Amino acid sequence: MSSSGAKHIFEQFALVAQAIANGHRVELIELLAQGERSVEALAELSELTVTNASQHLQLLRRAGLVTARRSGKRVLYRVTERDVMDLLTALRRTAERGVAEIDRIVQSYFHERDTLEPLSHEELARRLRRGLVTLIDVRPVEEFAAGHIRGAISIPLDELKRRLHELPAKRPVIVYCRGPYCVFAAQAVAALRAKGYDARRLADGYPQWWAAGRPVATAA
Amino acid sequence: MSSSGAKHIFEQFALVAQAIANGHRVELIELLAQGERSVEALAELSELTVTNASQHLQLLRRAGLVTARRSGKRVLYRVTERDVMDLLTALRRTAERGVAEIDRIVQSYFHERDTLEPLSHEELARRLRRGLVTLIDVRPVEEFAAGHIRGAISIPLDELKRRLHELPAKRPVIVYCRGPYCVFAAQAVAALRAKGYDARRLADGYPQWWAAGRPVATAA
DNA sequence: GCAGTATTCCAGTAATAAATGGAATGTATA
DNA sequence: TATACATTCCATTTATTACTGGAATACTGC
Repeated sequence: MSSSGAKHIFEQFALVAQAIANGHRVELIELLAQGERSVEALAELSELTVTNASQHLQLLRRAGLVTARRSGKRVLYRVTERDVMDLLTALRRTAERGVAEIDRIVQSYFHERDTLEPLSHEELARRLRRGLVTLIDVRPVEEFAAGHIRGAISIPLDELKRRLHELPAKRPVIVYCRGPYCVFAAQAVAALRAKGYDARRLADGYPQWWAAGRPVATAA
Repeated sequence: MSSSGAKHIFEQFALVAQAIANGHRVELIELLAQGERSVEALAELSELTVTNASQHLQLLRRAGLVTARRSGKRVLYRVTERDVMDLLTALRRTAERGVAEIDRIVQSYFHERDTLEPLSHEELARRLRRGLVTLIDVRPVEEFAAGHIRGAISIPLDELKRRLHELPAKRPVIVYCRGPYCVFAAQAVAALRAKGYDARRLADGYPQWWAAGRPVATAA
Protein backbone atom coordinates (compact mmCIF):
# COMPACT_ATOMS: atom_id res chain seq x y z
CA MET A 1 0.00 0.00 0.00
CA SER A 2 2.87 2.32 -0.65
CA SER A 3 1.48 5.53 -2.05
CA SER A 4 4.13 5.79 -4.74
CA GLY A 5 2.08 7.39 -7.46
CA ALA A 6 2.78 6.07 -10.94
CA LYS A 7 2.65 2.41 -10.14
CA HIS A 8 -0.47 2.94 -8.09
CA ILE A 9 -2.18 4.60 -11.02
CA PHE A 10 -1.10 1.93 -13.42
CA GLU A 11 -2.62 -0.72 -11.22
CA GLN A 12 -5.86 1.19 -11.15
CA PHE A 13 -5.69 1.58 -14.91
CA ALA A 14 -5.53 -2.16 -15.41
CA LEU A 15 -8.21 -2.68 -12.79
CA VAL A 16 -10.66 -0.43 -14.59
CA ALA A 17 -9.96 -1.96 -17.98
CA GLN A 18 -10.38 -5.41 -16.56
CA ALA A 19 -13.62 -4.40 -14.93
CA ILE A 20 -15.24 -3.56 -18.25
CA ALA A 21 -13.65 -6.52 -20.02
CA ASN A 22 -16.60 -8.75 -19.30
CA GLY A 23 -20.01 -8.76 -20.91
CA HIS A 24 -21.91 -9.34 -17.71
CA ARG A 25 -20.24 -6.44 -16.00
CA VAL A 26 -20.91 -4.10 -18.89
CA GLU A 27 -24.52 -5.15 -18.73
CA LEU A 28 -24.61 -4.49 -15.00
CA ILE A 29 -23.24 -1.01 -15.51
CA GLU A 30 -25.81 -0.26 -18.16
CA LEU A 31 -28.55 -1.42 -15.85
CA LEU A 32 -27.18 0.73 -13.06
CA ALA A 33 -27.02 3.71 -15.36
CA GLN A 34 -30.80 3.75 -15.20
CA GLY A 35 -30.83 4.13 -11.47
CA GLU A 36 -29.99 2.52 -8.18
CA ARG A 37 -30.67 -1.18 -7.94
CA SER A 38 -30.29 -3.93 -5.38
CA VAL A 39 -28.09 -6.94 -5.94
CA GLU A 40 -31.06 -9.22 -6.27
CA ALA A 41 -32.76 -7.03 -8.85
CA LEU A 42 -29.56 -6.82 -10.86
CA ALA A 43 -29.05 -10.56 -10.68
CA GLU A 44 -32.50 -11.17 -12.03
CA LEU A 45 -32.28 -8.61 -14.81
CA SER A 46 -28.93 -9.89 -16.00
CA GLU A 47 -29.80 -13.54 -15.48
CA LEU A 48 -26.96 -14.22 -13.09
CA THR A 49 -27.04 -15.98 -9.76
CA VAL A 50 -27.11 -13.61 -6.83
CA THR A 51 -23.71 -14.77 -5.65
CA ASN A 52 -22.16 -14.28 -9.01
CA ALA A 53 -23.73 -10.88 -9.52
CA SER A 54 -22.48 -9.85 -6.11
CA GLN A 55 -18.95 -10.80 -6.99
CA HIS A 56 -19.05 -8.90 -10.27
CA LEU A 57 -20.44 -5.88 -8.46
CA GLN A 58 -17.71 -5.97 -5.92
CA LEU A 59 -15.11 -6.11 -8.61
CA LEU A 60 -16.72 -3.08 -10.20
CA ARG A 61 -16.71 -1.36 -6.85
CA ARG A 62 -13.04 -2.07 -6.30
CA ALA A 63 -12.38 -0.52 -9.67
CA GLY A 64 -14.31 2.57 -8.58
CA LEU A 65 -16.95 2.30 -11.29
CA VAL A 66 -19.90 1.77 -8.97
CA THR A 67 -20.68 2.60 -5.36
CA ALA A 68 -22.86 0.86 -2.86
CA ARG A 69 -24.93 2.04 0.05
CA ARG A 70 -27.03 0.12 2.47
CA SER A 71 -30.73 0.74 2.64
CA GLY A 72 -32.50 -1.51 5.10
CA LYS A 73 -31.51 -5.03 4.40
CA ARG A 74 -30.64 -4.30 0.84
CA VAL A 75 -27.48 -2.95 -0.67
CA LEU A 76 -28.13 -0.50 -3.46
CA TYR A 77 -25.55 0.00 -6.15
CA ARG A 78 -25.20 2.93 -8.50
CA VAL A 79 -22.75 4.25 -11.04
CA THR A 80 -20.16 6.40 -9.32
CA GLU A 81 -19.76 9.22 -11.82
CA ARG A 82 -20.72 10.25 -15.28
CA ASP A 83 -17.29 9.57 -16.67
CA VAL A 84 -18.06 5.88 -16.34
CA MET A 85 -20.78 6.25 -18.94
CA ASP A 86 -18.39 8.25 -21.09
CA LEU A 87 -16.00 5.36 -20.91
CA LEU A 88 -18.68 2.96 -22.06
CA THR A 89 -19.66 5.32 -24.84
CA ALA A 90 -16.08 5.43 -26.05
CA LEU A 91 -15.96 1.69 -25.83
CA ARG A 92 -19.13 1.32 -27.80
CA ARG A 93 -17.93 3.68 -30.46
CA THR A 94 -14.77 1.71 -31.01
CA ALA A 95 -16.58 -1.58 -30.83
CA GLU A 96 -19.16 -0.49 -33.37
CA ARG A 97 -16.63 0.60 -35.89
CA GLY A 98 -14.23 -2.24 -35.47
CA VAL A 99 -16.35 -5.28 -35.12
CA ALA A 100 -18.26 -6.18 -38.22
CA GLU A 101 -20.60 -8.42 -36.32
CA ILE A 102 -22.07 -5.56 -34.36
CA ASP A 103 -22.93 -3.74 -37.53
CA ARG A 104 -24.68 -6.78 -38.78
CA ILE A 105 -26.69 -7.20 -35.60
CA VAL A 106 -27.61 -3.56 -35.33
CA GLN A 107 -28.53 -3.55 -38.97
CA SER A 108 -30.89 -6.47 -38.67
CA TYR A 109 -32.54 -4.97 -35.63
CA PHE A 110 -33.09 -1.45 -36.76
CA HIS A 111 -32.65 -0.98 -40.40
CA GLU A 112 -35.95 -2.12 -41.80
CA ARG A 113 -38.06 -0.74 -39.02
CA ASP A 114 -36.46 2.58 -38.55
CA THR A 115 -35.22 4.11 -41.73
CA LEU A 116 -35.48 7.66 -40.49
CA GLU A 117 -32.47 9.00 -38.72
CA PRO A 118 -32.72 8.75 -34.97
CA LEU A 119 -32.67 11.99 -33.07
CA SER A 120 -29.59 13.46 -31.42
CA HIS A 121 -29.53 14.86 -27.90
CA GLU A 122 -29.19 18.39 -29.22
CA GLU A 123 -32.15 18.15 -31.48
CA LEU A 124 -34.34 16.61 -28.83
CA ALA A 125 -33.33 19.26 -26.31
CA ARG A 126 -34.15 22.00 -28.78
CA ARG A 127 -37.54 20.60 -29.67
CA LEU A 128 -38.38 20.00 -26.02
CA ARG A 129 -37.60 23.61 -25.21
CA ARG A 130 -40.06 24.69 -27.87
CA GLY A 131 -42.64 22.24 -26.65
CA LEU A 132 -43.13 20.91 -30.13
CA VAL A 133 -43.04 17.22 -29.36
CA THR A 134 -44.49 14.50 -27.23
CA LEU A 135 -41.73 12.52 -25.59
CA ILE A 136 -42.48 8.95 -24.55
CA ASP A 137 -40.47 6.75 -22.23
CA VAL A 138 -41.33 3.15 -23.13
CA ARG A 139 -39.38 1.45 -20.39
CA PRO A 140 -41.17 -0.34 -17.56
CA VAL A 141 -42.69 2.05 -15.03
CA GLU A 142 -40.14 1.26 -12.32
CA GLU A 143 -37.31 2.38 -14.52
CA PHE A 144 -39.19 5.52 -15.40
CA ALA A 145 -39.74 6.19 -11.71
CA ALA A 146 -36.04 5.73 -11.00
CA GLY A 147 -35.15 8.42 -13.47
CA HIS A 148 -36.23 9.77 -16.85
CA ILE A 149 -35.72 12.60 -19.25
CA ARG A 150 -37.46 15.67 -17.92
CA GLY A 151 -40.64 16.25 -19.87
CA ALA A 152 -41.20 12.65 -20.83
CA ILE A 153 -44.36 10.72 -20.16
CA SER A 154 -44.33 7.07 -19.26
CA ILE A 155 -46.01 4.60 -21.55
CA PRO A 156 -44.46 1.15 -21.30
CA LEU A 157 -44.33 -0.62 -24.62
CA ASP A 158 -46.96 -3.18 -23.77
CA GLU A 159 -49.47 -0.46 -22.92
CA LEU A 160 -48.80 1.65 -25.96
CA LYS A 161 -51.59 0.40 -28.18
CA ARG A 162 -54.40 0.97 -25.73
CA ARG A 163 -53.09 4.35 -24.63
CA LEU A 164 -52.71 5.94 -28.03
CA HIS A 165 -55.62 8.25 -27.26
CA GLU A 166 -53.45 10.05 -24.71
CA LEU A 167 -51.27 11.40 -27.48
CA PRO A 168 -52.02 14.67 -29.21
CA ALA A 169 -52.85 13.49 -32.67
CA LYS A 170 -50.95 15.86 -34.85
CA ARG A 171 -47.84 16.32 -32.83
CA PRO A 172 -44.59 14.51 -33.60
CA VAL A 173 -43.71 11.79 -31.12
CA ILE A 174 -40.25 10.91 -29.91
CA VAL A 175 -39.56 7.63 -28.18
CA TYR A 176 -36.64 6.45 -26.12
CA CYS A 177 -35.76 3.58 -23.85
CA ARG A 178 -32.66 2.12 -22.28
CA GLY A 179 -29.97 2.77 -24.78
CA PRO A 180 -28.90 2.60 -28.37
CA TYR A 181 -29.44 -1.13 -28.58
CA CYS A 182 -32.75 -1.28 -26.85
CA VAL A 183 -35.35 -2.41 -29.31
CA PHE A 184 -38.31 -1.18 -27.29
CA ALA A 185 -38.00 2.23 -28.87
CA ALA A 186 -37.73 0.84 -32.36
CA GLN A 187 -40.81 -1.30 -31.86
CA ALA A 188 -42.73 1.62 -30.47
CA VAL A 189 -41.78 3.75 -33.45
CA ALA A 190 -42.95 1.03 -35.81
CA ALA A 191 -46.27 0.73 -33.98
CA LEU A 192 -46.82 4.49 -33.97
CA ARG A 193 -45.97 4.87 -37.62
CA ALA A 194 -48.43 2.14 -38.44
CA LYS A 195 -51.08 4.30 -36.77
CA GLY A 196 -50.04 7.31 -38.77
CA TYR A 197 -48.00 9.17 -36.20
CA ASP A 198 -44.85 11.06 -37.05
CA ALA A 199 -42.66 9.03 -34.75
CA ARG A 200 -38.91 8.88 -34.32
CA ARG A 201 -36.61 7.46 -31.73
CA LEU A 202 -33.80 9.04 -29.77
CA ALA A 203 -30.40 7.85 -30.97
CA ASP A 204 -29.52 6.46 -27.58
CA GLY A 205 -31.28 6.10 -24.28
CA TYR A 206 -31.77 7.49 -20.83
CA PRO A 207 -28.33 6.52 -19.47
CA GLN A 208 -26.54 8.54 -22.12
CA TRP A 209 -28.84 11.50 -21.64
CA TRP A 210 -28.12 11.42 -17.95
CA ALA A 211 -24.40 11.01 -18.57
CA ALA A 212 -24.44 14.08 -20.76
CA GLY A 213 -25.71 16.10 -17.82
CA ARG A 214 -29.01 16.96 -19.43
CA PRO A 215 -32.13 17.58 -17.36
CA VAL A 216 -33.74 14.55 -15.78
CA ALA A 217 -36.45 13.89 -13.23
CA THR A 218 -37.45 11.08 -10.93
CA ALA A 219 -40.67 9.54 -9.63
CA ALA A 220 -43.95 10.60 -11.22
CA MET B 1 -37.16 -8.83 -27.06
CA SER B 2 -33.76 -7.32 -27.46
CA SER B 3 -31.93 -9.44 -24.97
CA SER B 4 -30.32 -11.89 -27.35
CA GLY B 5 -29.08 -9.17 -29.63
CA ALA B 6 -28.07 -6.97 -26.77
CA LYS B 7 -26.16 -9.77 -25.09
CA HIS B 8 -24.22 -10.30 -28.26
CA ILE B 9 -23.31 -6.68 -28.29
CA PHE B 10 -22.18 -6.73 -24.69
CA GLU B 11 -19.93 -9.61 -25.56
CA GLN B 12 -18.44 -7.67 -28.42
CA PHE B 13 -17.87 -4.76 -26.07
CA ALA B 14 -16.07 -7.15 -23.83
CA LEU B 15 -13.84 -8.24 -26.66
CA VAL B 16 -12.65 -4.71 -27.27
CA ALA B 17 -12.36 -4.03 -23.57
CA GLN B 18 -10.38 -7.17 -23.11
CA ALA B 19 -7.94 -5.97 -25.71
CA ILE B 20 -7.10 -2.95 -23.59
CA ALA B 21 -7.23 -4.83 -20.31
CA ASN B 22 -3.56 -5.70 -20.44
CA GLY B 23 -0.63 -3.47 -19.68
CA HIS B 24 1.50 -4.69 -22.54
CA ARG B 25 -1.21 -4.09 -25.07
CA VAL B 26 -1.90 -0.60 -23.79
CA GLU B 27 1.78 0.10 -24.12
CA LEU B 28 1.79 -1.23 -27.67
CA ILE B 29 -1.12 1.00 -28.60
CA GLU B 30 0.58 4.02 -27.13
CA LEU B 31 3.72 3.23 -29.10
CA LEU B 32 1.68 2.85 -32.26
CA ALA B 33 -0.05 6.14 -31.60
CA GLN B 34 3.26 7.74 -32.53
CA GLY B 35 3.36 6.12 -35.93
CA GLU B 36 3.63 2.89 -37.86
CA ARG B 37 6.02 0.35 -36.46
CA SER B 38 7.17 -3.15 -37.28
CA VAL B 39 6.65 -6.08 -34.98
CA GLU B 40 10.32 -6.31 -34.19
CA ALA B 41 10.58 -2.63 -33.31
CA LEU B 42 7.54 -2.86 -31.08
CA ALA B 43 8.88 -5.96 -29.38
CA GLU B 44 12.10 -4.20 -28.57
CA LEU B 45 10.48 -0.99 -27.34
CA SER B 46 8.10 -2.83 -25.08
CA GLU B 47 10.63 -5.42 -23.97
CA LEU B 48 8.60 -8.37 -25.15
CA THR B 49 9.76 -11.32 -27.17
CA VAL B 50 8.88 -11.02 -30.84
CA THR B 51 6.55 -13.98 -30.64
CA ASN B 52 4.71 -12.60 -27.70
CA ALA B 53 4.43 -9.13 -29.18
CA SER B 54 3.09 -10.65 -32.36
CA GLN B 55 0.38 -12.47 -30.49
CA HIS B 56 -0.68 -9.37 -28.61
CA LEU B 57 -0.76 -7.42 -31.85
CA GLN B 58 -2.95 -9.98 -33.47
CA LEU B 59 -5.36 -9.88 -30.62
CA LEU B 60 -5.51 -6.11 -30.99
CA ARG B 61 -6.10 -6.55 -34.68
CA ARG B 62 -8.94 -8.98 -34.12
CA ALA B 63 -10.54 -6.43 -31.84
CA GLY B 64 -10.21 -3.84 -34.59
CA LEU B 65 -7.96 -1.50 -32.66
CA VAL B 66 -4.94 -1.75 -34.94
CA THR B 67 -4.38 -2.61 -38.58
CA ALA B 68 -1.45 -4.19 -40.31
CA ARG B 69 0.02 -3.89 -43.78
CA ARG B 70 2.97 -5.57 -45.35
CA SER B 71 5.94 -3.60 -46.51
CA GLY B 72 8.72 -5.71 -47.91
CA LYS B 73 9.47 -8.41 -45.45
CA ARG B 74 8.10 -6.48 -42.54
CA VAL B 75 4.59 -6.06 -41.28
CA LEU B 76 3.79 -2.55 -40.15
CA TYR B 77 1.09 -1.95 -37.57
CA ARG B 78 -0.77 1.24 -36.86
CA VAL B 79 -3.73 2.40 -34.81
CA THR B 80 -6.90 2.03 -36.83
CA GLU B 81 -8.68 5.24 -35.92
CA ARG B 82 -8.52 8.17 -33.63
CA ASP B 83 -11.36 6.87 -31.50
CA VAL B 84 -9.04 4.21 -30.14
CA MET B 85 -7.01 6.91 -28.47
CA ASP B 86 -10.22 8.49 -27.21
CA LEU B 87 -11.04 5.19 -25.61
CA LEU B 88 -7.70 5.10 -23.83
CA THR B 89 -8.16 8.68 -22.71
CA ALA B 90 -11.56 7.88 -21.24
CA LEU B 91 -10.08 4.89 -19.53
CA ARG B 92 -7.28 6.92 -18.04
CA ARG B 93 -9.70 9.56 -16.83
CA THR B 94 -11.84 7.07 -14.99
CA ALA B 95 -8.83 5.29 -13.57
CA GLU B 96 -7.36 8.52 -12.25
CA ARG B 97 -10.58 9.52 -10.60
CA GLY B 98 -10.73 6.12 -8.98
CA VAL B 99 -7.26 6.51 -7.57
CA ALA B 100 -8.00 9.97 -6.26
CA GLU B 101 -11.09 8.71 -4.55
CA ILE B 102 -9.31 5.79 -3.00
CA ASP B 103 -6.56 8.05 -1.73
CA ARG B 104 -9.13 10.32 -0.19
CA ILE B 105 -10.91 7.49 1.55
CA VAL B 106 -7.71 5.94 2.79
CA GLN B 107 -6.57 9.31 4.01
CA SER B 108 -9.62 10.02 6.13
CA TYR B 109 -9.73 6.44 7.26
CA PHE B 110 -6.23 6.65 8.63
CA HIS B 111 -6.72 10.05 10.07
CA GLU B 112 -9.77 9.44 12.18
CA ARG B 113 -8.45 6.10 13.30
CA ASP B 114 -5.03 7.40 14.08
CA THR B 115 -5.82 8.79 17.49
CA LEU B 116 -8.01 6.09 18.95
CA GLU B 117 -9.57 2.80 18.15
CA PRO B 118 -7.10 0.09 18.88
CA LEU B 119 -8.18 -3.45 18.07
CA SER B 120 -10.17 -5.63 20.45
CA HIS B 121 -9.32 -9.24 21.22
CA GLU B 122 -12.37 -10.42 19.35
CA GLU B 123 -11.54 -8.54 16.24
CA LEU B 124 -7.94 -9.67 16.25
CA ALA B 125 -8.98 -13.27 16.80
CA ARG B 126 -11.40 -13.09 13.89
CA ARG B 127 -8.90 -11.56 11.54
CA LEU B 128 -6.24 -14.06 12.54
CA ARG B 129 -8.59 -16.93 11.78
CA ARG B 130 -9.04 -15.57 8.31
CA GLY B 131 -5.34 -15.02 7.89
CA LEU B 132 -5.95 -11.46 6.76
CA VAL B 133 -3.32 -9.76 8.87
CA THR B 134 0.31 -9.74 9.79
CA LEU B 135 0.70 -9.72 13.55
CA ILE B 136 3.89 -8.30 15.03
CA ASP B 137 5.22 -8.66 18.54
CA VAL B 138 7.53 -5.70 19.19
CA ARG B 139 8.79 -6.74 22.61
CA PRO B 140 12.39 -7.84 23.08
CA VAL B 141 13.08 -11.34 21.76
CA GLU B 142 13.37 -12.93 25.21
CA GLU B 143 9.88 -11.90 26.11
CA PHE B 144 8.61 -13.19 22.80
CA ALA B 145 10.35 -16.51 23.40
CA ALA B 146 8.74 -16.79 26.80
CA GLY B 147 5.28 -16.53 25.34
CA HIS B 148 3.41 -14.73 22.57
CA ILE B 149 0.13 -14.64 20.71
CA ARG B 150 -0.09 -17.61 18.40
CA GLY B 151 0.50 -16.49 14.84
CA ALA B 152 2.65 -13.49 15.73
CA ILE B 153 6.12 -12.83 14.37
CA SER B 154 8.83 -11.23 16.45
CA ILE B 155 10.25 -7.90 15.35
CA PRO B 156 11.56 -5.89 18.29
CA LEU B 157 10.92 -2.20 17.90
CA ASP B 158 14.57 -1.27 17.34
CA GLU B 159 14.79 -3.68 14.38
CA LEU B 160 11.55 -2.64 12.75
CA LYS B 161 12.86 -0.16 10.24
CA ARG B 162 15.42 -2.45 8.69
CA ARG B 163 13.07 -5.44 8.60
CA LEU B 164 10.16 -3.81 6.86
CA HIS B 165 10.84 -5.90 3.78
CA GLU B 166 9.69 -8.99 5.64
CA LEU B 167 6.14 -7.69 5.71
CA PRO B 168 3.66 -8.43 2.93
CA ALA B 169 3.15 -5.02 1.44
CA LYS B 170 -0.59 -4.92 1.03
CA ARG B 171 -1.68 -6.65 4.15
CA PRO B 172 -2.84 -4.86 7.26
CA VAL B 173 -0.41 -5.03 10.16
CA ILE B 174 -1.33 -5.35 13.81
CA VAL B 175 1.14 -4.61 16.54
CA TYR B 176 1.16 -5.45 20.21
CA CYS B 177 3.56 -5.38 23.14
CA ARG B 178 3.35 -5.66 26.91
CA GLY B 179 0.06 -4.12 27.74
CA PRO B 180 -2.33 -1.25 27.23
CA TYR B 181 0.16 1.30 28.44
CA CYS B 182 3.15 0.04 26.57
CA VAL B 183 4.30 2.69 24.13
CA PHE B 184 6.30 0.34 21.92
CA ALA B 185 3.22 -0.62 20.00
CA ALA B 186 2.13 2.98 19.47
CA GLN B 187 5.57 3.92 18.19
CA ALA B 188 5.65 0.95 15.86
CA VAL B 189 2.25 1.89 14.49
CA ALA B 190 3.42 5.43 13.82
CA ALA B 191 6.53 4.16 12.03
CA LEU B 192 4.56 1.71 9.92
CA ARG B 193 1.95 4.28 8.92
CA ALA B 194 4.71 6.63 7.86
CA LYS B 195 5.83 3.93 5.46
CA GLY B 196 2.35 3.54 4.07
CA TYR B 197 1.24 0.44 5.91
CA ASP B 198 -2.23 -0.06 7.24
CA ALA B 199 -1.15 -0.51 10.83
CA ARG B 200 -3.10 -0.65 14.09
CA ARG B 201 -2.30 -1.75 17.57
CA LEU B 202 -3.98 -4.22 19.84
CA ALA B 203 -5.93 -2.54 22.62
CA ASP B 204 -3.91 -4.27 25.27
CA GLY B 205 -0.95 -6.59 25.36
CA TYR B 206 0.20 -10.16 25.61
CA PRO B 207 -0.59 -10.64 29.33
CA GLN B 208 -4.26 -9.79 28.80
CA TRP B 209 -4.50 -12.02 25.75
CA TRP B 210 -3.03 -14.89 27.68
CA ALA B 211 -5.30 -14.14 30.64
CA ALA B 212 -8.31 -14.33 28.39
CA GLY B 213 -7.41 -17.91 27.55
CA ARG B 214 -6.75 -17.19 23.90
CA PRO B 215 -4.24 -19.23 21.90
CA VAL B 216 -0.59 -18.59 22.63
CA ALA B 217 2.75 -20.16 21.79
CA THR B 218 6.25 -20.20 23.20
CA ALA B 219 9.86 -20.34 21.97
CA ALA B 220 10.36 -19.96 18.23
C1' DG C 1 -33.51 -12.28 22.34
C1' DC C 2 -35.20 -15.08 17.71
C1' DA C 3 -36.32 -16.12 12.87
C1' DG C 4 -36.12 -14.46 8.13
C1' DT C 5 -33.97 -12.17 4.28
C1' DA C 6 -30.24 -9.96 1.55
C1' DT C 7 -25.66 -9.89 0.77
C1' DT C 8 -21.03 -11.25 1.09
C1' DC C 9 -17.26 -14.48 2.06
C1' DC C 10 -14.85 -18.69 1.04
C1' DA C 11 -13.28 -22.75 -1.00
C1' DG C 12 -13.07 -25.87 -5.13
C1' DT C 13 -13.45 -26.56 -10.01
C1' DA C 14 -13.83 -25.40 -14.80
C1' DA C 15 -12.60 -22.23 -18.34
C1' DT C 16 -9.53 -18.83 -20.34
C1' DA C 17 -5.34 -16.03 -20.99
C1' DA C 18 -0.18 -15.18 -21.07
C1' DA C 19 4.33 -16.51 -22.04
C1' DT C 20 7.68 -19.58 -24.20
C1' DG C 21 10.24 -22.31 -27.68
C1' DG C 22 10.14 -24.68 -31.91
C1' DA C 23 8.34 -25.18 -36.55
C1' DA C 24 6.10 -23.18 -40.65
C1' DT C 25 5.00 -19.39 -43.90
C1' DG C 26 6.08 -15.54 -46.80
C1' DT C 27 9.20 -12.18 -48.85
C1' DA C 28 13.39 -10.08 -50.47
C1' DT C 29 18.08 -10.66 -51.98
C1' DA C 30 22.32 -13.18 -53.56
C1' DT D 1 16.95 -21.51 -56.75
C1' DA D 2 18.83 -21.13 -52.44
C1' DT D 3 19.17 -18.46 -48.31
C1' DA D 4 18.38 -15.17 -44.70
C1' DC D 5 15.03 -12.74 -42.33
C1' DA D 6 10.49 -11.13 -40.33
C1' DT D 7 6.46 -12.72 -38.87
C1' DT D 8 3.01 -16.02 -37.68
C1' DC D 9 1.32 -20.56 -36.18
C1' DC D 10 1.22 -24.27 -32.87
C1' DA D 11 1.63 -26.83 -28.56
C1' DT D 12 2.80 -26.64 -23.79
C1' DT D 13 3.12 -24.90 -19.21
C1' DT D 14 1.69 -21.62 -15.97
C1' DA D 15 -1.28 -18.15 -14.09
C1' DT D 16 -5.85 -15.82 -13.83
C1' DT D 17 -10.61 -15.52 -14.01
C1' DA D 18 -15.58 -17.11 -13.84
C1' DC D 19 -18.83 -19.74 -11.72
C1' DT D 20 -20.96 -22.66 -8.08
C1' DG D 21 -22.71 -24.06 -3.58
C1' DG D 22 -22.24 -23.89 1.21
C1' DA D 23 -21.11 -20.99 5.09
C1' DA D 24 -20.88 -16.55 7.59
C1' DT D 25 -22.49 -11.78 8.25
C1' DA D 26 -25.65 -7.83 8.64
C1' DC D 27 -29.80 -6.06 9.02
C1' DT D 28 -35.26 -6.13 9.85
C1' DG D 29 -39.31 -7.11 12.27
C1' DC D 30 -41.33 -9.72 15.84
